[in-house]
Amino acid sequence: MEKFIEYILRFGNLNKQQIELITSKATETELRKDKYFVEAGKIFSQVAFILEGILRICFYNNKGEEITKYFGDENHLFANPYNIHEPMAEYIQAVTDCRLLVFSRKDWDELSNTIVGWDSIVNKIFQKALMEKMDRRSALVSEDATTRYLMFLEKFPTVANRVPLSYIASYLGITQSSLSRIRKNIR
Amino acid sequence: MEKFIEYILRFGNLNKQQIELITSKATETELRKDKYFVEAGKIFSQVAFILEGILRICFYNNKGEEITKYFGDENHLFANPYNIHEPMAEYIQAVTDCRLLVFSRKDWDELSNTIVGWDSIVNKIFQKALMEKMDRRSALVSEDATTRYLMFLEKFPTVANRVPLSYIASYLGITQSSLSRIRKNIR
DNA sequence: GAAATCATTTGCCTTATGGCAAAAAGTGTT
DNA sequence: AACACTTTTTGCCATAAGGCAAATGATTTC
Repeated sequence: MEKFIEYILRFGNLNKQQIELITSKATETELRKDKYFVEAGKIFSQVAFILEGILRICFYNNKGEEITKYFGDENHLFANPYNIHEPMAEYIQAVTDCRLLVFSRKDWDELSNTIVGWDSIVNKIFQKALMEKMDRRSALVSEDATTRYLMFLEKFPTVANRVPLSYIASYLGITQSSLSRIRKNIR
Repeated sequence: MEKFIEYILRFGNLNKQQIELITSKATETELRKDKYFVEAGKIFSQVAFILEGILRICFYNNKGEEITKYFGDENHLFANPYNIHEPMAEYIQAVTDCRLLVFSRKDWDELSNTIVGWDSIVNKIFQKALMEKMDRRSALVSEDATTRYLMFLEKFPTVANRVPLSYIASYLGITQSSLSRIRKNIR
């Protein structure tokens, strides 16, 4: 829990009272490996912070292939900041056992109405995360598969050995066997 | 200018007075083809709305190749919502002659302090744009070059015939000659 | 701890895309 | 219209990555 507060405070200041309010709204839950936190077609209105474990966002393309869009590991915030009322097009799945800090939409909105500056903090967090994801993705496009994998390793050092190959391969836009060969060549 | 107001109003309501205030802060400028709106290494603190023309965001990778990260055409808002004080890592360049509506950072912040709900509107706009870009990029990764080009055409129908081939190729992560061949095969 | 299940590696061959350079087409200038 | 200049197309060949299937290795289940 302190992890979460620490994270939040990197984006703005809060007093003790405010921190207590936030803490009181959070519920800690477990999510077992392979379980979905959110499923496509359903509404995703909660907000979750990963205390431990790895989540991924994935979807199916028109050939029915499962594509991993992004990984999130410890100390990352997952939410659907706008489009709250639209069903998700993607799945959010635990790729390892996870411990999550979850806020209901109602509580989250209450924080927004009670704590001055909360919205600004939250917006900064989401904006920053999105920018980063965007940058990663763009950088991947112009490189060959080996370089893409190396870049992935740099960005997600903790993820590489904890998730199935196929997830990483689809994230990088290569086949599982290609990735296996690339891994071998790297060492 | 009405274009801009119309665009803004899609994300929230504003009264006449507020609209007038916004309008009074905007400066219309021209940017000739190939000119940079922002250069890497400099601070980008303004906010620009494209009334006419096409901009692109591009950067150089470690091989010195120029990569187009994104295109923006008419009715799109360009800004650097956070990281206002950090120098840009990218260039923003006019790929056709452009007419832009520009706000200084000072005026933009003033709007934020004067108009209740302005921040919320602006955040929605940026968030939505970033999500969309992210989705495009992710979708591109798992497809072959031809499909990527077709997806590009769907997303940026107005861009395809107005910008150099090399820009599109680097956006798609393929070489110019490959793109040329792909185009031939499509018709 | 053997069987069953699932994930990864590997082999063989095909195919898409890249690299390089020349030709062709397009654009602007005088 | 002729020139220079830029952008796009094309040819030829090299190579990275894909497709498929079998083999190996790892994990779970009874």
